[in-house]
Amino acid sequence: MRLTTKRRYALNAVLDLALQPRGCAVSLKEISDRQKIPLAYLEKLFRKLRQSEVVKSVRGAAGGYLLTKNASELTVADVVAAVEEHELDRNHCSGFCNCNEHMPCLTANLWKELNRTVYDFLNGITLEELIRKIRHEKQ
Amino acid sequence: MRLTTKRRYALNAVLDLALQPRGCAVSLKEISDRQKIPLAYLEKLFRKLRQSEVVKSVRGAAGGYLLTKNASELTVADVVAAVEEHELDRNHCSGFCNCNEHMPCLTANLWKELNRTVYDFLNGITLEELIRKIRHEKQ
DNA sequence: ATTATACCAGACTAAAATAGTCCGATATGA
DNA sequence: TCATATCGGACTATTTTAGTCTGGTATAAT
Ligand code: SF4
Ligand code: SF4
Repeated sequence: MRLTTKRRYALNAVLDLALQPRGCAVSLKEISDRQKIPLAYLEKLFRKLRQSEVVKSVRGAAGGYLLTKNASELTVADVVAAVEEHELDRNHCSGFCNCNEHMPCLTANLWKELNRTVYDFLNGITLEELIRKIRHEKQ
Repeated sequence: MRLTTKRRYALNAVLDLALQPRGCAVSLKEISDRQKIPLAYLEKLFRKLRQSEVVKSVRGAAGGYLLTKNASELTVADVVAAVEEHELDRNHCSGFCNCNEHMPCLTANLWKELNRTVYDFLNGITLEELIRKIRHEKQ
C-alpha cells in the first residue's frame, strides 16, 4: 500500500468534504479549488466513492456531494479501498502469484502479516479522529 | 510499500541464501532454480544487495554470494531497502509533493504515521526470525 | 423555456514505475 | 584454456498510475 496521489487526493477530498458544515452538498469545484486537485480527475474518483457508498450525490445546479454516514463511522480504509481499481490486498499472498507447484513461497506469511498491519492501521482511524487532529493542529 | 515481485524476489532469494549452510558461497544459478527467479534479473538484484552490503560476492568458478552479517543482524527492511531504486519512503510526506503555498496537505501526518508503521514492521523482523518460522512451519 | 451549474459515464492518452532482457566484460577454479 | 560465475549498464516490454476529452443528464435559478 504505497501512497499514490490517487489515494492522497481521495482522502484529502473526502476530508475536505467532511470539514464543511453538514446538510448542504459540497461541489467538486470547491474541493478542486481548495485542495488543488484536477476537477475531471476528482469526478472520476467521486464516481467510485459514490459506488462504494462513502458519499452520495445531489445532481443539478447547487448540487454536490454529502457523506453517506457520520464521520465517526467512516475509516481511512473505506476511502482508500473505494478508489482502488482492484482489491486493496491483491498484491498480497492469496495462494497464487509465482507459486510453483501450488506451494507458497518462503515469505508468504510475512506479506500476509504486513498486509494485515497496514489494513489495521488504515481501518483503525476514522474520519472524525482525523478531523479532530487537524483542528487541533491549527491552533 | 506495496508488495512488488522485485521485493518478494529479493527477500526470497536472500532467505534462500541464508538457509544454505554457512561458509560456502551460493551461486545465483542455484537460487534461480530453487526460487524460480529469472537469473539475469537476480543478478541485477544482487548487484544492489552487494552495494548495500547485505551480501558479499566470490567471483569466478565455484563463486557465489554470502551474507555479510549474521542472519540475526539483518532485517527485512535491510533487504527491501537495498533493491529500492529510490529511497523507501520517497512517496511519503517530506514537505513537497503537491503542497500548495508551502503548506502540508490535510493528511500529511497520517501518511507519515503509516510510513513509520510499515518501516517498524519490516525493521522489526530479522532474517533469523524468518528462518526460525519457516523451519517451524515445515514440521 | 432557457440557461448555467453540476453530476455522470466511459473511452482515450501520457507518463511513470516495474519487470525484465541482452551484451559484453572480468575473475578464477578445474 | 575452458567452464562457471560475478559484474556493469544499456536496452525493451509491460503494467500501473494519472490524468484528459467528449458528450450526456438532472435541476435550480432566471
Ligand atoms: S506464496 Fe509468495 S508468491 Fe505466492 S502469492 Fe503468496 S507471496 Fe506471492
Ligand atoms: S504534505 Fe501531503 S502532498 Fe505534501 S508531501 Fe506530504 S503527503 Fe504529499
